[in-house]
Amino acid sequence: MVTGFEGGARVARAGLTPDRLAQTGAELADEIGFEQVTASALARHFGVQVASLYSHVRNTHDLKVRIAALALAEMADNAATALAGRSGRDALAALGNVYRDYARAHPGRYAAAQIRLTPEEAAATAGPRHSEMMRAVLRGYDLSEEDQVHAVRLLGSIFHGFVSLEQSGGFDHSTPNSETSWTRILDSLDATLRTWG
Amino acid sequence: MVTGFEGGARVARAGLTPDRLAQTGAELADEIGFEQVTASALARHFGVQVASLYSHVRNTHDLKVRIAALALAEMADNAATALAGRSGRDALAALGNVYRDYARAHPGRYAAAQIRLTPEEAAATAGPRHSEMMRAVLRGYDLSEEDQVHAVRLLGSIFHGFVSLEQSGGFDHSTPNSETSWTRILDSLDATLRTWG
DNA sequence: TACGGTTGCCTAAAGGCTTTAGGCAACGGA
DNA sequence: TCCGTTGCCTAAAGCCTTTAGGCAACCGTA
Repeated sequence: MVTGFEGGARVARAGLTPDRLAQTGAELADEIGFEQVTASALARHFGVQVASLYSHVRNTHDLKVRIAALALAEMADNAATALAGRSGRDALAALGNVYRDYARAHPGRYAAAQIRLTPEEAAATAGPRHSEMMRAVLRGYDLSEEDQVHAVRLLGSIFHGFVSLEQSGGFDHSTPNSETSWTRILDSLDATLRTWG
Repeated sequence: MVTGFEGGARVARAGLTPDRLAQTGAELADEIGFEQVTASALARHFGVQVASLYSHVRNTHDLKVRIAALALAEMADNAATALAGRSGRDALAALGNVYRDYARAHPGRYAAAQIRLTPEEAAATAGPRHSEMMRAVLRGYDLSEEDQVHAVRLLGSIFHGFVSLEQSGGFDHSTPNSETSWTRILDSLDATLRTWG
């Protein structure tokens, strides 16, 4: 829950910083949807004038990029924790579940993580850590250097594709439930990677 | 290319209809990006006042849904053509290529097709045709009724996931190129489906 | 403790987008 | 030719973004 006037009396300084804007923006995104996170909405929640935000972020795109970076970093942290001590199918499922669980717990942040970043912006985020994590999972399978690239792309496609289709309600009105499909898909992905050569 | 003043002299009626708005909106989306397709931009291209559009669409969301429906219908038509006379891996690749090619030729329309629709909106579009097409592809493989559901979800996830990651530039700065991965992924998907049981 | 520079949030203002209400004129059928 | 309908218009209100400039709170220093 995002509470307004976090700093106390409204005459005192609100204590805005780029990071606090991103953090509160992320919470707001989960509550009202990433699209609805505007400078106006954010200022309202801090109890400050809209123009004040522009001392801390360049513009609304800058704000959105910061929220995306925050989400990517959180997911990477979760992934690092989840992968510790796991390998093979176990690691595969753990990594996939990180994205899937994060999207369900933080739909607004997950949506933020999908915005298109420039190569420079992307390099400054946790994006590279995600690639490393996928490669770490693939170490449990016997793949050539080139096959690892293809496999990283396959993993990325399936994880991102499944989560975003599930998120958009595409799997809702049919049986069996998406949980079953998810397990089934992880199984077949594991089998594919074991016999990739 | 979207040309303004399509109806001739500006005093004459522009001949707006919901369909023409969606069509021109789709072209505009490919040129300037789906996010930038606003009632204002559209009115500018028709050489009419913004308020005039509201006689034909309820609001901007309605406009966007119509553009999405147009894109989904075009993709479904392309898929129907591409699948004619094909089966097995051939049909699988043909269907995947429909989405991939469409996203490259019409990035704005493809983005439009990703917006979240309510179940009623979705049912009124070509969405169901896409499911049918995937099931048609799967007829070339020996799957139980339930496995077909999982397989449709796997296909959807991979196609949508790969295309949208490729679209967002995620595969750019690494070798080998994404084309190679695409072929490789279609191969492994084909193998997975053949031995699904 | 008093001072002065820096920083943070303010007011003001311009410009763009969305949506509603009401009006006039062009169009098409009788 | 006339008249009802339809289509695009003007007007207006409300919200959002962004820039410019100002005052006061804050912090380090003397």
